Amino acid sequence: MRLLIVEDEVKTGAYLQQGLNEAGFTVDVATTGEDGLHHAMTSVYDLIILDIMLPGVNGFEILKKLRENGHVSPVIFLSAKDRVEDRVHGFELGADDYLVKPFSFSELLARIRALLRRGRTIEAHQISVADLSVDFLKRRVTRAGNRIDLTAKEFSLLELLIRRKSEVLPKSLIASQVWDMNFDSDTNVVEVAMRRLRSKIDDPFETKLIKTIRGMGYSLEDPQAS
Amino acid sequence: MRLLIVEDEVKTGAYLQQGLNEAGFTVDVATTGEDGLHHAMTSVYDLIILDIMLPGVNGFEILKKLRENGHVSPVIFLSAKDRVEDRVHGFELGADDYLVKPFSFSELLARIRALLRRGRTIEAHQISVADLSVDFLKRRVTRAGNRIDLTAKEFSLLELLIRRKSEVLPKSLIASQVWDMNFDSDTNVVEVAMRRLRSKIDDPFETKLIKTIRGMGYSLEDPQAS
DNA sequence: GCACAACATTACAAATTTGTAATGTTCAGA
DNA sequence: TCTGAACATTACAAATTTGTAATGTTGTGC
Repeated sequence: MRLLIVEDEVKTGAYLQQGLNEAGFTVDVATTGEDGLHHAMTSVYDLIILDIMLPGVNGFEILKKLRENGHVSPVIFLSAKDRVEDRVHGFELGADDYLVKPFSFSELLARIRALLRRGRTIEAHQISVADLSVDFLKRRVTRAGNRIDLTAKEFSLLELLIRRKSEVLPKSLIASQVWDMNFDSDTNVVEVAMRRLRSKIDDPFETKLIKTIRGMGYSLEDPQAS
Repeated sequence: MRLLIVEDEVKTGAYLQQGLNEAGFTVDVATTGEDGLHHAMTSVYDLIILDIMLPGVNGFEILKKLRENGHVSPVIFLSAKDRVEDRVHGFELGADDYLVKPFSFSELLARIRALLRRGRTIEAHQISVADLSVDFLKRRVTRAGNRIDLTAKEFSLLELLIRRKSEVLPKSLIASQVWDMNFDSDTNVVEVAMRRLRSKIDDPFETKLIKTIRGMGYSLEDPQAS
């Protein structure tokens, strides 16, 4: 689970990051509104924690921009502002929770878990690996924010890879799943299809997500992952 | 939207019921744990508000029983207990929010809306009309149990028709949605595409689902519908 | 460092999808 | 019932997708 924290007080940010890391989350921290917005727009997070008062773009504005651009990740506001109107305003913009500082870490954690738990019951029609994201409902693929058009075969190949991410998938399995044919080793459809997929989702980018495991198969994985 | 409130203080319950009614919700109120549990188990609510301290079965126990029986409606706890441990306990049982009394009605309303909003983003990934069924996740179409293969354009045309079933869609709208082009009346792509779609989903069957409304557009509808 | 297998890459051709255009049919109003 | 506009249908060709095959590259065991 990947979280983004946007918090200008470096100490608080580091404290939250450490605690959430220990709880098993992967956490990015941004210290300015601009930076936070940029992270949130270009990567995919399972949940975003926003301080409201920030230098530059404030938390409310970040959330507004995100929702306008179709980002649906749950958002928790953190704020010293404890007036009811502020909270209501936050919810109206599309927040999922609002915690008033000072708060207890265990309550934040409990609220994060509650939101992620509910998120998971929403059938996973969207799966992400690093900055690559596949939406099966819209049948849309993006990487680092860029929309990518895939053909039918390319899409089903990517679907197989991402639904079983970080597993090594033998070519015979890929052939049977994507082409439903009994793997007949004197064809190289799988290699060719892989090439075409790579040319779209990996070649134009710095980090490559599709790995070849010689003699074993292929695997889609986040090179960052622990 | 149907809500259930379980609250033993009659005054508080009535006050909440009235406010939520005015906000457009249908609200049932139960004043004991047993009664609340019974309601929650036998009816379907979009959201449940539980007081924790109740005569008989308390709020924690109600939630526990509900989740054990597979009920997934969002739950908000209301409580005078403001210790962090109580809140964390509530979330651990599967609550979605926890408000400490006294709270402001507008905040409760904002939190209710936040939870319901998220629930609604569970987009329907399967839509049916008569014996035709479209699964957007699997991208699979069946009619009368028979699987039907559609091309990309055919699928997006059908998607538009079925998502707006029983509406009459002008050709100009179809052109702009499926081809995103400004409708240029000296093309007949829409007619041709409609033909191709009909040849697959209507021609082989007795009842036709795609209607032509001369001069107006096309519409997908259940001929049985009231 | 050589040889061979495993994989990558490219080029090409078959198959499919998609749009255009020509022709046929139907329906509503004169 | 005649006529023209709206729609249906068919045929064709351009564009795209997909698989095959040939050639190039890389990595591992000897």
